[in-house]
Amino acid sequence: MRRLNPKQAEAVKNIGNPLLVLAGAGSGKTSVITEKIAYLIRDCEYDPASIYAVTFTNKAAREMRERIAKMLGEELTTGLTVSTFHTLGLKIIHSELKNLPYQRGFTIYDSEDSISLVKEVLRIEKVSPDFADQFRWQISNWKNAMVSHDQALEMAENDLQAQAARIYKAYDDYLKVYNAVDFDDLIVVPVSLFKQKTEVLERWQNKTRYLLVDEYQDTNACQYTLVKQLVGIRGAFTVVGDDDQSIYAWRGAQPENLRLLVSDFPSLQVVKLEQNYRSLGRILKVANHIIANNEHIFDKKLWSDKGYGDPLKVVACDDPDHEAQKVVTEMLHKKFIEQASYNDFAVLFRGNHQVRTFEKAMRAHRIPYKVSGSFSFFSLAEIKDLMCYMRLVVNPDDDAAFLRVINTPRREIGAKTVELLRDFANRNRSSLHSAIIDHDVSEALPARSALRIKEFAQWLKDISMRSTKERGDIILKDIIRDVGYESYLTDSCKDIVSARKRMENIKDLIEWVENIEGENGEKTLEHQIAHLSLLDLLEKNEDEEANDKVQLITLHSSKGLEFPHVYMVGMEEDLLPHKSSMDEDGVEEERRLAYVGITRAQKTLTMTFSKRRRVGAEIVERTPSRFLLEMPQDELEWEGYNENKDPEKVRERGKAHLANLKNILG
DNA sequence: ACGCCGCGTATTTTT
DNA sequence: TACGCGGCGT
Repeated sequence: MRRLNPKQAEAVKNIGNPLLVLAGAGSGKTSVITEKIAYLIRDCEYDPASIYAVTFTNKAAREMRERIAKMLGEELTTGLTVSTFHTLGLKIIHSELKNLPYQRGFTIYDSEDSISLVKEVLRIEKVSPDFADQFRWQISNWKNAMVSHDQALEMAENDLQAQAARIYKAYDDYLKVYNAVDFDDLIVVPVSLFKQKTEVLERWQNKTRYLLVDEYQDTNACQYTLVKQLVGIRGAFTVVGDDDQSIYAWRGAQPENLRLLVSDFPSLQVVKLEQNYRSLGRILKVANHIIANNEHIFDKKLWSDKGYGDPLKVVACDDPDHEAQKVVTEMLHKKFIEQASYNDFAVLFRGNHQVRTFEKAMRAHRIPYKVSGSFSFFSLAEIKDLMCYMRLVVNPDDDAAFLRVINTPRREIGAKTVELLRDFANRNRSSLHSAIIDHDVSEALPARSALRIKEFAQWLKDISMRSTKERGDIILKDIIRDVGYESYLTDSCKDIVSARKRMENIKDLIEWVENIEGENGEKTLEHQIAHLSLLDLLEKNEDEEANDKVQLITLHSSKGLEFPHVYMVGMEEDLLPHKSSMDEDGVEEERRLAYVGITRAQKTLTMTFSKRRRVGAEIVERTPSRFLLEMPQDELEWEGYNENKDPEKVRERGKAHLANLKNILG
């Protein structure tokens, strides 16, 4: 507690009111949350099991839990909940299963599964699958905004919207048939349960003596409702957030939840954390300056007692290759001068496609680099296959899983057979598996196919039965053996090396399954698979510390990170701010994105842009980002750009180019 | 069942 | 330029 500054200490000790902590970038918000939890348990003698701390990512939850465990020791933290919103939702659903229309072993559909389900609905409704992504997006929006099927239908203003509403309902009906929930449902289902059953809500309210929410500006309407429900009128909670770092409105986050807090809880107190422990003064000055162009609910100004630092560099380049070249040479120079290591550097960009150019340049100079966020363990084909097998064993009605594995490894069940089976199941309004088990499938299929299908269904039924008693990792090993997955790998992989690699991945998966434990130490597959679906097995060998690498990362995923030396690249109009977010609200979010980027830097910040860039097929002249021109020019050092930097002029030039382009294209 | 070709399209990402 | 997807041919 002694390490906290007065504001932080105030935020920790204030437990009598609903509390909003406005935590600027680098102001030590994680310390506040962890110290507060420790304070509640150690000094106020709260039962750890009555404290709930909610984050958005597994990583944040993990780090928080570790820090608290270090502070208090294992005994004092048993029962404490530090989890993501979704894991908390899952926990509620699990323990209230008897009040819900789901069976044990229900499946959690990830975004890919959701898309395929939407496609399936479209197929049945005879709508072109081209719009599956848009329908999926719309459904997700409706769920996050808590719009019911009926409301969606009522609100529809044209045929397309009405159609979307019907697909929304059909989609949810199918989820029920498959005994499955999607990611959004993990929040939606508890919220609607709490709405319907007051006694259940009260039970949870009594359990929840204190609630803490991290990254509050990223909550959507549904998540905020869950928060309100859990804290009830007692309002024993702390939310921590920063409206200036709200960069996820495009996926449903509602930064206005900050404002709503004031009206929903009149006794709300606000503590601002404005002292920044990360960056040198000049960087903060530029950051403050640029974000001041946005509308604000609460004013906030970061300050630091560290030194002032060098002017920020702005480098104009000819094209992206030149840009990458510039960054690389500048970086190597700096590394030498400052005796820095590679992991002191990060390159931040707006869109993933920008990364290629930089990868190329890094490789050419033999600079070790890491592209973060690009690798997902769950996207590996072999992991997906086995995940689907496990899902299917636990929940045979999971058609998405069924379809994935029915012919993997090959069982001579081809597309035609599957097609017939799907139609048959549709006619019976049942899942694929129950169509085979509960109905006479041989009337719809040729004898040979029917036999194959029945064999598979029978195997599935048997192993399903065993899975309720047996440990999950044993079931998984049995699956691998029964279906002959290993020989399938060695047969289907070109070389033995990649087959081995895949087997290694599978071993890792088995290990993960072994290590997941249910509430009472249960290790049934049913519990393990549910948690596994929400886990991020992103960084497989996290503590394998051969990690001196330059980070190449998007602005979005850089949030929460910090680096001594930061390069923000592609600082051009139409890229940052991105051209598809040019309506007024959109530009504000883009500005916050720039703000997030700037505030990642501890010591130096270099910003680059290309004067020319290929967009689609055409090579387009580019102008520097308006954000560069909004910055206090005294703090910047421009290189390679002598044109007029008056914002009006630059914007005009941009428009002229655009008009020119339109002329050329006719 | 599989592979090839041509077409259309092109932010950001977590659970 | 690149990738993903649907259609078509083997």
